[in-house]
Amino acid sequence: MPHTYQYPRAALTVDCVVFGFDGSELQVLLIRRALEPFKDRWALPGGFVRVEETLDEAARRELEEETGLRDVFLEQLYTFGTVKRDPRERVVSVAWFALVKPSVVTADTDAAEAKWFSVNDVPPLAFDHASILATALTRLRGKLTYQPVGFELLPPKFTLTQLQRLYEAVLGEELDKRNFRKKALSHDLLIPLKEKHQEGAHRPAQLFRFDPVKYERLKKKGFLFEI
Amino acid sequence: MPHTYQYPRAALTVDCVVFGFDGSELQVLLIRRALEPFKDRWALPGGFVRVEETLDEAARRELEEETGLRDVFLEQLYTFGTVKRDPRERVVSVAWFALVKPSVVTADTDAAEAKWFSVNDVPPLAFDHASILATALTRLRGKLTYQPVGFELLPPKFTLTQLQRLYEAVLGEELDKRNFRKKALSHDLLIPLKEKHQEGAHRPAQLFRFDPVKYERLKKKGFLFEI
DNA sequence: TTGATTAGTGTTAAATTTACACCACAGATC
DNA sequence: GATCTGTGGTGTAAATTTAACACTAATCAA
Repeated sequence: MPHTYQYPRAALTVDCVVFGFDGSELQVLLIRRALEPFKDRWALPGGFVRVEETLDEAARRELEEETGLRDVFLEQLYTFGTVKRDPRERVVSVAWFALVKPSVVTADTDAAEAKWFSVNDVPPLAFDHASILATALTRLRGKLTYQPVGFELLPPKFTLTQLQRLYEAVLGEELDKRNFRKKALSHDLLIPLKEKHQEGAHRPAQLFRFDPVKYERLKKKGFLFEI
Repeated sequence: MPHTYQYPRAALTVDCVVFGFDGSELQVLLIRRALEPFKDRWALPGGFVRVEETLDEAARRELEEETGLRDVFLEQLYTFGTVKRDPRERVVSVAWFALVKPSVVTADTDAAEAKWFSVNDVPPLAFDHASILATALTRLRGKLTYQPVGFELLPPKFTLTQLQRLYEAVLGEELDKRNFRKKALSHDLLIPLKEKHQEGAHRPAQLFRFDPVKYERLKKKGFLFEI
């Protein structure tokens, strides 16, 4: 059923930059395009916005359709609107960035043509997706130092070393262990568990979870989580 | 000439939150709507994106058409896409925020139905523009503390007291004069002029301009300007 | 000359940040 | 069971940054 307007209209899409963390490197989830243009190239998951859904609904729907991921941390990134960014016609894309935990990382995604790449080693991307990814990386780095978004990338139970590795992977620099632990604990956001994490022939590590009440409160009212 | 598509498409608009500073209060530029919906209500300047122009071109064009302003500092803010935000049909709006200097503030704008309002005293706004304005204010406050965007709101020559008043107006809190001056000068971005600013029956104030070279360099590479 | 008003300036204490090295505990190996 | 290997876990001192605070200077008006 065709739809007619007085003036030409841009098509509206969403694209999602999905970050994950494998314990040592920051990763991004890409899908292989099945159709032209850029057939067989890797691209960010995304697609057209339907006229009866909001932008974040569109982002979540596309994410689930193309990667099986749902209930992820999602935040609007930037809207890309150069005229020729899609060779077919004028397409404006609202980009989002998502953070997912390892538990959900391994699920589902093998089925479709979706794959995790280290952000330090991404293949050539379709459209202007390299530029969207770069924007997302900058944003994530900025966010990390003043909001505790890092937890969105970790499993529910984690060690302080895992948390530090994550910060180091995102920021791209080494951090001092003692200072990091002092700061991480000073926010009164980490709850030590009774359990320990045993792995390898060495002292087991204390497991933590983050306090969901304080976490949500902070996430809302604009807070600081400086490392 | 009608345009036909296979699926319905949202209309795409831009809206601009234009901030100014009158020496004591932070102001926002609004226009009175001449047409339905929300006829005679105050609204953010903005309008439809043409299919052959980029988003920031659209924002600059609409800004000039509706307010006479050009060559302003403009930065993308957020894209608003709830389904019913426009009663007529689905409209997605890319919001921008602009900072303008006083020189340009008084020009032109009287002609159209455009008017400056203190951000502390805005009339009821059309559409979801109140929410867009709130988002812009939050962003401006955040930006101010780590980027020297304040200068975009000041005349080319300004006194340290004017700069401080601006920071106080935006942040909504009083700042210590000596500490403020120390920090402002420490960035090596302010150049003292030979001239002084004489106004009223008191000691004249040193005029400064900011160093455009350092300013541009900082503006690009993501810098800190903490107060 | 005095009063009113804004411009301009330094120091000290407190808080924060940075740099830095060793022992603890587990499994593996001999 | 002694020792080795590898990660977990801890405290202190110096340097830097931030915060608090009060008086003199210069101009015009009365």
